[in-house]
Amino acid sequence: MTEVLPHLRRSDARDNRERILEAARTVFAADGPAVPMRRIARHAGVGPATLYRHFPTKEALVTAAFAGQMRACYAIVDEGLADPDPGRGFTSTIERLCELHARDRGFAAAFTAEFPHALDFTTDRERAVKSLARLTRRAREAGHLRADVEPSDVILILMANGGLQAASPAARVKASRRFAALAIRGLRPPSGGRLPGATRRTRGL
Amino acid sequence: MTEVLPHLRRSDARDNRERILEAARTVFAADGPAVPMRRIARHAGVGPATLYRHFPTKEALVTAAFAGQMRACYAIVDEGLADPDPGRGFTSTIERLCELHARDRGFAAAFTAEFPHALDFTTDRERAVKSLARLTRRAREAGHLRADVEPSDVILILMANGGLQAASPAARVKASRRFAALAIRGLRPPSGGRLPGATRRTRGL
DNA sequence: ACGGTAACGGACGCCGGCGTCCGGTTGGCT
DNA sequence: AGCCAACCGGACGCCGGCGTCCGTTACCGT
Repeated sequence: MTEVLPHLRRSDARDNRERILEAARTVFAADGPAVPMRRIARHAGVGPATLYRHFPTKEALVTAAFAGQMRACYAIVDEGLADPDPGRGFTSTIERLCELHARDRGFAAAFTAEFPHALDFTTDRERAVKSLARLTRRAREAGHLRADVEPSDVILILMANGGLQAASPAARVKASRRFAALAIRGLRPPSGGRLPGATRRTRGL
Repeated sequence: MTEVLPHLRRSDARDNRERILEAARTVFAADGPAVPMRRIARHAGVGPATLYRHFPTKEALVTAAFAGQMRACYAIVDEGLADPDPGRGFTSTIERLCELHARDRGFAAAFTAEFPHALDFTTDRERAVKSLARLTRRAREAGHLRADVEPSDVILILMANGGLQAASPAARVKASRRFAALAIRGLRPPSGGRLPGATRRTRGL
C-alpha cells in the first residue's frame, strides 16, 4: 500500500503532499470540485508547481483526496449487508450515504459522475454499486421494499440527493435527512408489512 | 405588455431579439445556464455586442428566455389547484413539474436557485411557491398525504429532481418520471387511504 | 560539513470568456 | 431618392485560470 514513489524521497515532499490533500479535502468539501487548482495550492501554503508535481491533473487530486470517503462508502454498504435485518440494513445504508454526500459537496459530485469518462476509482465505484444492488434485492425479497423496486432506484435516489443544494452544510444535511426518510418511504410496500397483495400501479412508467 | 421599448424601433432589431431568445432557450435547455454568452450569440448568428445591447446581463437574458417556461409553471400549479380531486391535482402537478424541469436543464437551474439573490421573477416564483403550498395542504387535509408532510417537502422533491443529471434529455425525463412516482409514494399515507391511524415514526427527524 | 540532487515556488506565456468601443451598414421616414 | 439615426458586429483590452520552466533552497547521505 505505502509503496515508495519515485519522488517523495524527501520528508518535506511527503509533508507537502499531506498538506495538499488536506487542503483539497477542505476546499472541495466546502465549494465543490470546481474550484481552481491554485486555490487549493494557496490554501495548502504551496506553489502551483508543487501541486501539479504531486497531482498532474485535477482528477488525480480528487481521486487521492476522496479515497478515504470512498472507503467510508464501502464500509457503509458493507455494514448494511452485514446487518442481519435486511430492511434495517437497507434503510440505514441509504440514510448514511445521503448524509455523507450532503456533508461533502465535492465528494457527492465526484461519486455521482463529476468526471464523465472515468474517475480513477470507477472500478471501485462499480463494486460498491453491485453491493448496493445486492443489498436492495435482499431487502426487497424479504418484503421490506415494494416488488417493483429496482437497484437502479437507489442510484436514482442518491443522484437526486445530490440535487439538494443549500448555503450551509448544516442545512444540507438536514434537508438530506428529510429527503432520505421520504425516499425510503417511497420504496416501502403500502402498509409496511410484507407482500400485502398486488402492488398498486402508478400512473405512467 | 408589448410596450415599445426605446430601442427595437427597427425591424431588424426585433428580429435579432427574437433570434437571440430562441438561441438562448435552445442552448440553455441543452447545456444549462452556465454556457458563455458568446456561444448564444454565435448560435443566434449575431455579434456579442448585439447580444449585450439587448440583454446587458446574463440574468436579464435568462429571465426573458424562460418567461414562457415560468408561465407554464404557473399554469401547471393553477391547473392542479383547479382539479376538483385534491389528490390527483397534487400528484399530476408534481409529475408535470418534474418533467418540465427534466426537459429543460437551464430552466431547472434557474427556477431552483441559479442566481443566488434574485432572478427577476423571484416575486413570481414566490407566488408559485405559495400556490404549491396551498395545493399541498389541500391534498394533505383531504387525507391524500401523510399528516407530517409539509409544503417544504415538495420544494425538497423539486430540488432533488434537479439532481437527476443524465447525458440525454430522454434519459433525464425517464429518470425524472420514475423519481416523481417514487417521491409521491413517499408522501402518501401508508395504505393510500385517508388517516389510517397514527403515523408511523421514522428514524431521525 | 559538505556536496549533490530532490524538491520548491515565483514568474511566464497561453487561452478563453468578459464587457465595450467605433467604423460601417441598413431600415424607416420624408 | 436620399438622409439620418438606429443598429450591427469585428476588434480590443482586461482578467483569471491553466500548465510549465528554471533559478533557488534545503534535505539526505557520506
